[in-house]
Amino acid sequence: MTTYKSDFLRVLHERGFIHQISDDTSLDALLSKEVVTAYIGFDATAASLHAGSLVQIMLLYWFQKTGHRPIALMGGGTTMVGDPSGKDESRQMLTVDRINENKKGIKDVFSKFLTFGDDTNGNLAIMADNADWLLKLNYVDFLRDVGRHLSVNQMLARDSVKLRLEREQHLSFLEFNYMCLQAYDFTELANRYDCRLQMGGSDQWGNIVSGVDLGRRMGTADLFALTTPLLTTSSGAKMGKTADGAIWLSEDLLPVYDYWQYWRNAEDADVGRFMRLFTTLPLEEIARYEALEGAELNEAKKVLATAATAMVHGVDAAEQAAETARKTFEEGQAAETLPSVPVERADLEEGVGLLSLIVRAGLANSNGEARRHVKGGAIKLNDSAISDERMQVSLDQLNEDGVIKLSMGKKKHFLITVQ
RNA sequence: GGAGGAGUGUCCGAGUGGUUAAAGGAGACGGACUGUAAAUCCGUUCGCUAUGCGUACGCUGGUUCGAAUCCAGCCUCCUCCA
Repeated sequence: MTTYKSDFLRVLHERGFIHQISDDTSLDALLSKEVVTAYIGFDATAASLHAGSLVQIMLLYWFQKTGHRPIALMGGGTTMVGDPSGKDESRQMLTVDRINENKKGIKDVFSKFLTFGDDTNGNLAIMADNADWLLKLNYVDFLRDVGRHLSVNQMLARDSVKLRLEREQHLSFLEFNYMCLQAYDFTELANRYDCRLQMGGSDQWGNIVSGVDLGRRMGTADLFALTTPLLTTSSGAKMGKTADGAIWLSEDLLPVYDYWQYWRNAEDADVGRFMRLFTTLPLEEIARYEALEGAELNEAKKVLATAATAMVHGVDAAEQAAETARKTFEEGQAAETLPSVPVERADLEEGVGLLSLIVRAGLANSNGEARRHVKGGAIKLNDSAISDERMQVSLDQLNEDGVIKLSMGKKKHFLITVQ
């Protein structure tokens, strides 16, 4: 089915959000008939969300934008258990305080994209937390009320389980139950908020469909599942992660300038796709940018970066980041809005070791690493390359603006400022 | 409870007594080329007050001139059987 009647599915389809839908004809009919409630679950394992969750956030954004009511579900309960599917060494248990703090940070991110409110009749977004019902579950009651509706036969057939069994890999009871809890979440939200649709990444399909099944057996209204394609960059890297860490959506964890740079450095082949997914630019405009070739695509990348940044940090901050980049890269200036590294005046009078300065700016984790960067010719002070690793940086290096521009490679620039 | 297997640097993975700070690969970072892209090529990839020193191959102890490599005990993980 490629022509949808509902605004929501049409937008999703046009912009490339859809991977699978459980029953798209009925869902489309429902969405064009009434205000629908849908949810997506997010774990509270970190103090913010990162770009890897952005597709899901945009899904909720469009859902509300097209007149429906989104629920952002915090995994307060499931986080207490710890999602084993990553299956590194068992994750350390997060404290309750920590989880609550994380939830606050995550809610801040959502407030940039969604309009929340207590009016349960309109389409104001709702923040829910599965800790509210999961933590007080009684095991035996749960088995009697919910467990009898869960079909092990069906769950064994889910890809996530089936693949493990076929390869004769270990699958713990805990992991198996994760699916059950998520299925239960869906029915709980259906009962509490008349939530009809659960969305998520394609890896969530099995879990979501389990919820749909459970709902049918427990007598809720028909439930629906919708998943997005698994997103990678054209060269196969996961979205939202770099060596320096995740691309956080919170300014406290990642400066706006760096966020802008992440999108500016997108690969050519990703520009159009990212514009459709991560900005709200009109499709015709995107098509025009996408048609650009060669170096001209850089213009499109700037548009992408500014538009995507504006979604999270606001238009003003995004344009400032764009301006900082323009000055730095196109004019070679030391824009005063670059990230700065404050140094005590007294220290500079004595002279500060170049290596320790590099470490202080966060460009290296140790003096040895900083030394290697200098040896490799990566470090510049006020745009002139430095080869002496024992160099002392002092007040003499201040430029006419009273700062020292410290650069590593072509892209990383800092201002050393005097305090 | 029984049998078998495994634990190595950011990750994967080789190494089964001595130039081993540990092959190879991936990733990452830097350089060249470009367009702040991709691809390609080159370099780097434990720490330090550095021709040296300190740490490091699950943990603890032992054998040895010398151990990631041998021995003992322990811990953790996995597979199969009961």
